[in-house]
Amino acid sequence: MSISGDDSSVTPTALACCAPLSREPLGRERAERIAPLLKALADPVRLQLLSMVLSHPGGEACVCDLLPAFELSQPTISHHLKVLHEAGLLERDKRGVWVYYRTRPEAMEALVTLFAPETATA
Amino acid sequence: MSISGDDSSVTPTALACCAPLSREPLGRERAERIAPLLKALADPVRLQLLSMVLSHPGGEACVCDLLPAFELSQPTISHHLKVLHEAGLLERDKRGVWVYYRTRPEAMEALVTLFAPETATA
DNA sequence: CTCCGGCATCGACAGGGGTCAATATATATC
DNA sequence: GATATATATTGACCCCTGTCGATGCCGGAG
Repeated sequence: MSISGDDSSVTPTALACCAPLSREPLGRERAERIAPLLKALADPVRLQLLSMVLSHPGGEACVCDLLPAFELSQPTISHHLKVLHEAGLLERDKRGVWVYYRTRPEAMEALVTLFAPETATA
Repeated sequence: MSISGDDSSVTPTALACCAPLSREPLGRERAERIAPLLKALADPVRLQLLSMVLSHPGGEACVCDLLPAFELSQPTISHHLKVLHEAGLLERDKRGVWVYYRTRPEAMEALVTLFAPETATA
């Protein structure tokens, strides 16, 4: 809250965050493009999956790395990975028998900039 | 396996973003606490609503301000606002006949830090 | 007190989502 | 080819969600 401490001079947007959200009302089209990204992440298992892929050595992980961390069936994990993939958040890379997943920087950046304090260059 | 094949100096986590996600695998409990926040935002209408509240003068807006922007019924908008409210993203403030909504800084910060490059002050 | 207007709640409907067991596909090994 | 392993797909289940019309609640005006 007391980030810069200038409470007296009126915070214009009530928060120094989320420039794309607080600068001006989000348009319908843009909202409809971004919502699916959030929807894909709006599940505990998928949040963990993305985090596991991100934090895994090399920034990638195969399903066999991810499966043991959950008490869920293999098809269920496969389903969640598919959701993340179709949302554009994960890339698939089949190497031999294994399938490696890696985050897509563009999609991650879309999320980051959504909640970023400032667009910097703007 | 190209794990140790860091050809260049290289980003250790493949991205300089989302420290809470890329530093270490997200725990189940934490994932289950954050997912509802994302779930509340994972809808185009609610994304727009939050953005409209954030960008509205004074950082707050009453339902009467928000309604005309959508071609949805008043109960539907009321429902979406309730979802955002129950997720902890919006505060309600009834003044006279009107109800004003305002973002909850804590919840917004939770989202910002999720995708922030560094936890910094945490 | 009565009436009107802003907003919430209710009940119902159609569609979507998470999960599983069963099965399919593909790759490597023998 | 036959077999074993790693993922993906299918089909079914139940619960959750976005939407609406109808109604209820509450504060202000006459």
